[in-house]
Amino acid sequence: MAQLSEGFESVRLSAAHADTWSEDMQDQAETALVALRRVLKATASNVKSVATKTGLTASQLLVLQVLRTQGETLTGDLARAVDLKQATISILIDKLQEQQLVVRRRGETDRRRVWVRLTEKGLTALDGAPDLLQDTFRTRFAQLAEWEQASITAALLRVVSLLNAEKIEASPILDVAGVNDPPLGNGQ
Amino acid sequence: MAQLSEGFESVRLSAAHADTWSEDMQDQAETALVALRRVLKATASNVKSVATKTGLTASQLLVLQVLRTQGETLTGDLARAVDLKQATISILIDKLQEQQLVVRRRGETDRRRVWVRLTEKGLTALDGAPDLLQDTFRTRFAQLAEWEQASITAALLRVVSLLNAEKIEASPILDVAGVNDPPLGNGQ
DNA sequence: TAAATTTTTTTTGACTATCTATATAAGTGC
DNA sequence: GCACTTATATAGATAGTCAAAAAAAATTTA
Repeated sequence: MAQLSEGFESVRLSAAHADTWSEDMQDQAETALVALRRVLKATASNVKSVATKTGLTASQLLVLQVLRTQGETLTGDLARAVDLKQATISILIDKLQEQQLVVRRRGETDRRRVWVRLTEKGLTALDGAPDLLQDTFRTRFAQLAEWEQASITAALLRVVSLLNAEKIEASPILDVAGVNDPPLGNGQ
Repeated sequence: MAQLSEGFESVRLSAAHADTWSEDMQDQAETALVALRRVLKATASNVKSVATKTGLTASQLLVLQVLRTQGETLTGDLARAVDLKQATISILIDKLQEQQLVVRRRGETDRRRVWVRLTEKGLTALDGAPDLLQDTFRTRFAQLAEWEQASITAALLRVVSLLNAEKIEASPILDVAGVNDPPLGNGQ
């Protein structure tokens, strides 16, 4: 999939202009955008490398990660969580099921619904796919002075608020849990 | 494509845990990762919306943006810049050329090489694809106090250095220009 | 209860992006 | 000229995605 996830290509090469622009008010914004751009690049290439390393595609990996975080999940909620259509998820789950990384289970009270959950094999596959980027980030972040951690966190949150404007506010991955039926356990 | 370009899915829902974890050293890192995650989500969905808005795919848009930034570029350098194989770029350029958004031109001293550049139509297509995310970012960033701009920029640069570790350091988009032949003008 | 409607998932068919491997063409060194 | 390398293009295969339709079950309405 690999959708590329770039969004800041049109940033001017502020580094090249730095000497002439140094005092320009806009310079700061451009520098920030270039930095953002690099963050994006780093994460995108990280996703790619983890994906090829595990033999999974990025979407598949994404779905597995959501399942690990949320436990058993409805296919529809999965689709929302990773921003794909249900048709796509359905096929994607087929593939994952063929590899026995997940299992489907029909809902009992409502037999239209289909719950998906990780298998042991799926869990180990995920463990075998350490997210290097995330790990290095955590490791290095932990080594910073506390005030710097705080300042970076604050800045990132600020950036989120700058970006979010009208858009987004969906961010379903972080708040899908507990939508309808008991998501964990064997209930419903 | 959709390649989704996420990289931080496995982040725990630190918001949900915040009350119990508040003093935990790791909490800060998790919060930072969640924030990063949201930045990624925002930019990814932005790319998608801009792409569908213009009828171009994300990769195509990306290539056009690189061309706008760098001027005439070799197909191989394009491939490196957007992290696709040459074969893929070749086909991608075919499509863009069909729509008359770019033109190919054979190198004159080295006739193996193929230069690609934006047409007028390509340029207007790009102008018609305003990057809302980037614009809102710039606008809102500009409204911040100067000290805050500085602190955000510094934090972002710090994040880049945290992420970059061994990896990356390629970041070709920002330094491909002027590799071999005169990239601009009609030289060689 | 029967019929119509809605919800949830799957299937189907088409299209596109991407990759690997191979081919073509042009340059370089001997 | 010959082997080798470099730059791009083509071919074939795989996979991801979507829209539309089908299927199955629940809900509403009459």
